[in-house]
Amino acid sequence: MVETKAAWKRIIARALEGYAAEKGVAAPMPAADAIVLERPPTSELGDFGFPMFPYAKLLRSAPALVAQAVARIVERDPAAARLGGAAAEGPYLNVRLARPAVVAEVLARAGSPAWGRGSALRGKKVMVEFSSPNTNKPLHLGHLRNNVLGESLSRIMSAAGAEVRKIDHFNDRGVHICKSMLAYQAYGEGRTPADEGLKGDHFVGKYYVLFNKLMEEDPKAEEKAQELLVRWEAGDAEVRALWQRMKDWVIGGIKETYARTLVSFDLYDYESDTYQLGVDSVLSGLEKGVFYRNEDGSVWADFEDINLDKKVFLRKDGTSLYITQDIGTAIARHEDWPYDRLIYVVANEQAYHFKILFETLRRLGYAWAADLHHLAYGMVNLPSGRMKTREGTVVDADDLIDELASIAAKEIEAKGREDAVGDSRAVSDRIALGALHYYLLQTGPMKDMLYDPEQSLSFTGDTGPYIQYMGARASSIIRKHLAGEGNAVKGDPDPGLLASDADWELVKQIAALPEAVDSSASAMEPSIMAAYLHDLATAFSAWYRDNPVLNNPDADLAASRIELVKAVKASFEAACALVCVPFLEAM
RNA sequence: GCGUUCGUAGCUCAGCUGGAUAGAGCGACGGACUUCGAAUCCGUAGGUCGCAGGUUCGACUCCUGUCGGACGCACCA
Repeated sequence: MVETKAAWKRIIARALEGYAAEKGVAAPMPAADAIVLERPPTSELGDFGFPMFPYAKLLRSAPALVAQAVARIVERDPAAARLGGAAAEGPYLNVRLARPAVVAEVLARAGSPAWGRGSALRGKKVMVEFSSPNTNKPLHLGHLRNNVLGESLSRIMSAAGAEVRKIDHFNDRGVHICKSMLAYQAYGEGRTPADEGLKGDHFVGKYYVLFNKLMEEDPKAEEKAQELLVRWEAGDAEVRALWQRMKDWVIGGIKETYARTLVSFDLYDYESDTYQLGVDSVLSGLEKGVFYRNEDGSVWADFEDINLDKKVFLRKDGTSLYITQDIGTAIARHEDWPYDRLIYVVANEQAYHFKILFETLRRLGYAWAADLHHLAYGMVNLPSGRMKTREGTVVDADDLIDELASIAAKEIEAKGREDAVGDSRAVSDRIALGALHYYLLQTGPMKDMLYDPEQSLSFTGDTGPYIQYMGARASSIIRKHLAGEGNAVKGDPDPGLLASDADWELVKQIAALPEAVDSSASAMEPSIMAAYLHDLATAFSAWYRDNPVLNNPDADLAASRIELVKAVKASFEAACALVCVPFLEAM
């Protein structure tokens, strides 16, 4: 379809030049790739159209007249005749494609294993950092948005041809980590997650919350946490051992959640290993005049020229800060694996931090600073207000998925689908993930979003389960056909038979997949894939309502439609994978 | 004060590089299961796209201003 569109642009460009020659207009006509192509409001008008407004002035002629002239010239173009036909419609030139050829091509492509791949990022190396949790508590709803954005974006970019490396950066040091350690020392009595029957991350998270109790009982608790941090930094063996043990518990638990939610990484790194990186870069930047030293010894940079404030890069005692570490890791990562782009999936409240970070790297002379990108995403709000750990309104990731899965299980039971579904528990889990991920990716990342538990638990409407249901219906038809049911087994498929408007609409929707992948990857917007899936699902549901497949009296037509359903299924599978919505054969 | 960002139907959100009547879902109302699975489908009602200017043949889309909301501007991460 991409090639077809490009071919039509060339045809239109040629026709415009032809018309210019006829009229004796000397002004240069636009090049083929500058021709604007758009989709008509209704498909009756054509498969795509070209507005003639931009060329009217150049040609000193009314848009409608240009359209008529171009239509006349295109009619004599043999390349155009092969691809379909064009007609003037007011100021627009609308194209109708030659259907049989396109149908045959789309069905063939959708049948190949490479279906669903784009080309926008071919040859690019993209690094994506996401999730990056603290190692003192389990993941919450906000992480789920982060994770699905990062994972989905990685998959989409990979599908668009990029080589993608996914990185998780554990924030495993700092005073907040020491707080959970201190509370564990006070109340833990040496127990392990297994003793309490808890996942490791929930276990440690419990003690992090208990630190509040400790503060009430011990007014020096905050101070003690600081002292613990000092001992940690000094490498105190006892402190390090406890730290390592609790950290392993948390990371073990978090990795379970990753596995359950289809998230994976190519590389894990740890703040405890990297937090001193960047000090040397700052010191050498100091010599180059990128930074300056204050009287007290601290190192600063001034960003007033870009309307930002001054910023500290090294404390007066020479130790590093968050920003210092990020400078170091960005440089180290680029040395290790020279990327064309590094995307940080981090909440939008960090936007200021990343502006400073990128600007600093630019000033340090790294040309690749221009390839760094902060994919900011908004807050997940609850109807009752912003979620905060301290207020206890936080939605735990594991609990949420459990709850969704149990609703799905009840739904399966209520519909009497246990036998048809097979492993009811596994399917419930996959429906839960479909519901959650689709919900989170539907909205563009920048917006704060409202998470309405009731709505996300409802499986009707424009939801993940709706997408999964349509995929399951397509699967069901194919399954029955393979089992020997219906008229199609006796017929021979012929793409030429798929000539109705309904068939055509569905074929076009299938064909749009690679373009959706490319634009989703280029815009770094997984929501484009979610929208594609919704369009595919509604197109398919409208189609199969009116077009019997298995019990079609015409055997050849039935066989041809089976091919179309296969292409639909392949498109669902490919697109669902990109938005982390599990594809289901039955539900 | 400065910076980022959002403001589209009662609610939650789409709207691709500006282009032909602004779209979904939920909710409301009315229909469709002896028909390949009704977690579905069809129809009706509902919007001066926050407001005011500007650019353009054409603006929900770009620019300026303004109002309203969110977030940020630590020797915390």
